Amino acid sequence: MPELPEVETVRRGVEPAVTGRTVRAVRFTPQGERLLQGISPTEFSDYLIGRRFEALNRRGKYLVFVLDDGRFLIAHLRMTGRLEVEPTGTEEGQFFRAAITLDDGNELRWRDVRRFGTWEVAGDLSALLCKLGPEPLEDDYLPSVLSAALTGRHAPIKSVLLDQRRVAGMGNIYVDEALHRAQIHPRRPAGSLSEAEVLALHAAMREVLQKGIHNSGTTLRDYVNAYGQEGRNQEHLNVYQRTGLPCHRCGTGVSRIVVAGRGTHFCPDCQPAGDEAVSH
DNA sequence: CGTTACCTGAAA
DNA sequence: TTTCAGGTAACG
Repeated sequence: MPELPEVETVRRGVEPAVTGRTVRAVRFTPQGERLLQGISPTEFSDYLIGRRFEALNRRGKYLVFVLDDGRFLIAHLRMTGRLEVEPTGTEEGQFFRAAITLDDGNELRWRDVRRFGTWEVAGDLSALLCKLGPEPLEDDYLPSVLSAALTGRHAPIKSVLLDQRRVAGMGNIYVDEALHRAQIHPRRPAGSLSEAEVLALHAAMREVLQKGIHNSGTTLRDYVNAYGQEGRNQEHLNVYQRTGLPCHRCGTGVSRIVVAGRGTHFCPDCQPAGDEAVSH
């Protein structure tokens, strides 16, 4: 569900609610226990109670809570996770899995229909950092960084952009949107992009991500921000989940194919398949 | 590399 | 009933 813009929107909402707050209690529903990685619910609670949150950062699609002992709580929403700030004692609602009660009468509540989400405690971020590529919105993410990630690769450009080790934070929505904006067919071999196309793609990636954040994320079904509000970016999508509808650029019907095992939306006119892409 | 598994619910 | 879903790890 959440990609970089959604996770960043959640982070911005949750950060002021947790910074400086101390954990009073932790609880899991039976179904919620599976979100813990490598630690039992009891161990987790014993560890976290009494800890203070010092900051909330984001790396790729991960939320990184900085704790007052220098350790980190690393959370990932996967497909259907939600993280919301709500007053203790209010209705927990459907798909509630876990809560972290704070010392100000609020708690962090985790809801997750499909239960793919994860929580993990780490002493350092090395394991996380080594599986993630650069942040595409950082100032030092230059076109040359993208270019280096693409050169020599025969894999479809879409597969490379979805690979979190190449660039962190892009997912199915924003990859399709960026490729449409840059007018590049999703099956083009990554290494076949011209210098001009790499430049266009670099700009397009940053533009669609920034626009996503500006619109507080894309809500297709489950995603909401820290206070339960839906995003608005779904009103601004150009190809994603618009199969058969007219391309906002040229009016041609949007096509849907499968690339990297994911539903893929593109405009056959604006994003022509090169010879390489046609032949598998 | 692409495919499958992990889960559950909504929509076709 | 079948298909599809914003992600990622494990598999061949």
